[in-house]
Amino acid sequence: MTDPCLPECGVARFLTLLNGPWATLIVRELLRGPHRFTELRDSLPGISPHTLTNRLRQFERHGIVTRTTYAEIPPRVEYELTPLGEGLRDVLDAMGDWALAVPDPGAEVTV
Amino acid sequence: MTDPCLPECGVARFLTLLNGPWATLIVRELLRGPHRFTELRDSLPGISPHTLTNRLRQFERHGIVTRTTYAEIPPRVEYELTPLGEGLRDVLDAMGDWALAVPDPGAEVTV
DNA sequence: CAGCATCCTTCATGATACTG
DNA sequence: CAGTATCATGAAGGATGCTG
Repeated sequence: MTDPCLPECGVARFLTLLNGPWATLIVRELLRGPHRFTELRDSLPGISPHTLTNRLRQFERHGIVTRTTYAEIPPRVEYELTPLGEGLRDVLDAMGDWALAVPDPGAEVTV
Repeated sequence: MTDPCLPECGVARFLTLLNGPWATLIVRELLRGPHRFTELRDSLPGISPHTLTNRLRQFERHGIVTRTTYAEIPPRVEYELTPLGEGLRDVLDAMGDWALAVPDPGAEVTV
């Protein structure tokens, strides 16, 4: 894709920052509060540390998430949404509301 | 990704149905009204007919879009959102609202 | 605990050419 | 006009193993 971002299209910007299947799910988990790396990994069944790291780094770069390191033994790192990241709650809520109207994938209508 | 869909997670369902960079942008265009194939292609700079076809077919299968063929010469086909697809307007609006708060990617804060 | 390094797979997409 | 067919690419993701 060369440049799908039509000038006045905020949707495209959202898609650029929350790309990939996991991005939005990570944000969803962080909306419940700050998480340590392992907590996030355990809350997202199937995600690999590789992917989790990549997504979190991208979120940091985009100012959606803050990363706080505590110099302890064992080391502790906490990820937390910035105010900007918190603003995603409305979007995620809208997704959830919409999904309620979606018929179950396997459900067939009895004609 | 094996199964990112946590049981009560409508967000995951949304992501499954609107996957890929183009999906949401196509819906965004259809929210403006019914479109012919060529109209959609021209409204989405950079999209290939291959991709456009694939996305539209998937939307059809998921009940988000209807495809209507008119037996004319030259042939005419119109794509239109179903009520379910129309329901995505709220989600897209939320994305757009959020994006307004995102600092411009290249913009540096003058300290 | 919180990652990083490396290699490999999958999938949406792109490019190009062709048809009813 | 509205696609389909074929081949190729690139980025997200997965698997495994290792480190400060």
